Amino acid sequence: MRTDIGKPPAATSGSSSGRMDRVQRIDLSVALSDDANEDVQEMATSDQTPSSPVTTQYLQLSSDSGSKPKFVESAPLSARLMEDDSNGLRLATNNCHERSTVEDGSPPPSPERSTTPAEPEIREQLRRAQLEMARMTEENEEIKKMFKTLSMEYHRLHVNMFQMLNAQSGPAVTQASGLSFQTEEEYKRHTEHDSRTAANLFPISSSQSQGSASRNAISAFGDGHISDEKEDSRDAEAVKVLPGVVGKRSRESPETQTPDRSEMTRQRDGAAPRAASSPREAAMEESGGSEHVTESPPRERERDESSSAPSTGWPHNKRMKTGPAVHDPSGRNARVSVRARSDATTLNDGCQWRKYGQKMAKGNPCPRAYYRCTVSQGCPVRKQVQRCADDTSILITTYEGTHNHSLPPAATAMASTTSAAANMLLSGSTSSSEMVEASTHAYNLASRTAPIISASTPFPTITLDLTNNPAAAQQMRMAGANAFQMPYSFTSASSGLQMHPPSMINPVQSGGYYAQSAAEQTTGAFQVYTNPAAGWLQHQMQQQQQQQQASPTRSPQFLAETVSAATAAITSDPNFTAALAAAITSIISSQTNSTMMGASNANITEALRVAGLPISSARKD
DNA sequence: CGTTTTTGACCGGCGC
DNA sequence: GCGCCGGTCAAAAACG
Ligand SMILES: [Zn+2]
Repeated sequence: MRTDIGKPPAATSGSSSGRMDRVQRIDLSVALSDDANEDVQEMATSDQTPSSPVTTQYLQLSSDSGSKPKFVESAPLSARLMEDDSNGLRLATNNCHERSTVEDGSPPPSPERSTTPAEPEIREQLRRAQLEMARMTEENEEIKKMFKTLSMEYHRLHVNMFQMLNAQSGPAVTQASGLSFQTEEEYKRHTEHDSRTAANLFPISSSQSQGSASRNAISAFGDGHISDEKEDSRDAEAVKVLPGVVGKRSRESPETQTPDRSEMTRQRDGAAPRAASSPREAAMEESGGSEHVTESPPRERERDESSSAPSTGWPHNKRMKTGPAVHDPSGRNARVSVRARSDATTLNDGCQWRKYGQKMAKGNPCPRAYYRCTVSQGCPVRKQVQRCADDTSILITTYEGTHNHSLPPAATAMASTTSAAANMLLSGSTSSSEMVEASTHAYNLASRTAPIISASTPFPTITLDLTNNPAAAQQMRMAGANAFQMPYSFTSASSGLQMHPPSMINPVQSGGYYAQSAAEQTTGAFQVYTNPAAGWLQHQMQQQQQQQQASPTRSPQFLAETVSAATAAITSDPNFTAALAAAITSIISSQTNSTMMGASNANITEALRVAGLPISSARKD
């Protein structure tokens, strides 16, 4: 049976066959609407919590400044600068040290009025030029300042982060080293990546497809997605109606069912709390693993021969589990799972996948499908897809590993998102024990209900929840849950959180993360509800949020969360530097070409971007 | 004809 | 050691 899974097996028609995934363009332009902008500001103000050691920074674009700041150092600005855009770049940092130094070296030349009344015209021009120049200079200074501030902040954040981590986990050694290591590698990789992304970004502008606004959002996901849905729709509908049941459609022999059934028959809770698996060590390789990946003989492996050591294709993918305590080079330790609503059999993340297995999961009527990335032959990345038992409309996709190749633009969003999440998790989780405890605690709060996958998760797992969905979310939900319709929240049990000033986070959050982290519990699993990739976000947001139209209040929180999330991500993201640079650059650029997106969007976008959440790259081939 | 999907068989870790 | 289990393989079928 093709997929009794909750979804429409849709038989092979259309969607099932592989390629649907193709690249889709992602559009970020959508991002947030204007209100968002407001929110941001609000948030910024409110957030400023001096008390927290952590500093958060927001990049903000405001229209007040009028001219665009150029990053030019001392270059003489040509007078021609027009104020193309109305966005100014403003940076708010809460609590940094007293100021970032401002040394700019060049004193802002105040606009001096020329005294030569000679030729009025010339004089006028001159005067104007001077004024502009002055202005520019000022701006430049400001920017410089800002930059500096940012840099400092960044530094500080890093430091803080480490401290915290250390404190948390006593022996920070590994971690530190690990991190730095990652940083470098990642840095390199990302640098390219980023630039690439940025490039894609700009061009996007709003144009893109002619689709309606809503469409744009969707595009993020990829048209494919849509199409998929459509295709599946027929089946999907049926399924929806009777999630559990599902007639066996399409081919497939009757017997098949039998075996499966037997397997699944008993779902036992599968709880199997493995108290302490603390595979944390492996942490570092996770991301690093990507590189190692190198790859070897991908395919040919006879299981016979290798028998004992299935090294083969992917470098020992075996699990690390408690046993060997080895970190396996494959980088299979961390997992990132994404929950999203989707009718499609699998969500379209822009990558190409080949299904290599399907199994009935224990506590779930829906089978779990295993996919492997086929973009590159040796790519170690795998993902497993399963529908949530409670709510069949939710698709849980778990990614594992890092791509060893460049990704199509459409896929970058997801990939980087997951990778960022993984990094975060790893870096944070290093201090296993405490984390575990915390999570455990939370667990109670969170309660469960969610059968979700793996009650027994041997690996550290991060869950990004893109559903605003109540049901599942509820379980993990956040205490205060003001019910803001945030489709996602990003909390990380790991490092990030702690850094947030309570005020900023507000009750909701704090409760939130605990709970969440708890949810997956078991070992070191964390749940993060979050928003990942922009494309994604948008897609989801729109899809879901749209209907619920926001309440006025949501914004602040919404943003706060977003930002905090971003912050968290940033903190833990080794590539932050690169990202930061990219972000700044992009901001500036965007201003230069006002073509980009609205300021409001930009903020968030950037924030996310910085955080390592790729916003999306749009583009098409 | 090359890919991808389907699926029962296998494997290795665990708990009992 | 046995059975349960999550994962994987790989032969065969289905697609395009
Ligand atoms: Zn790949």
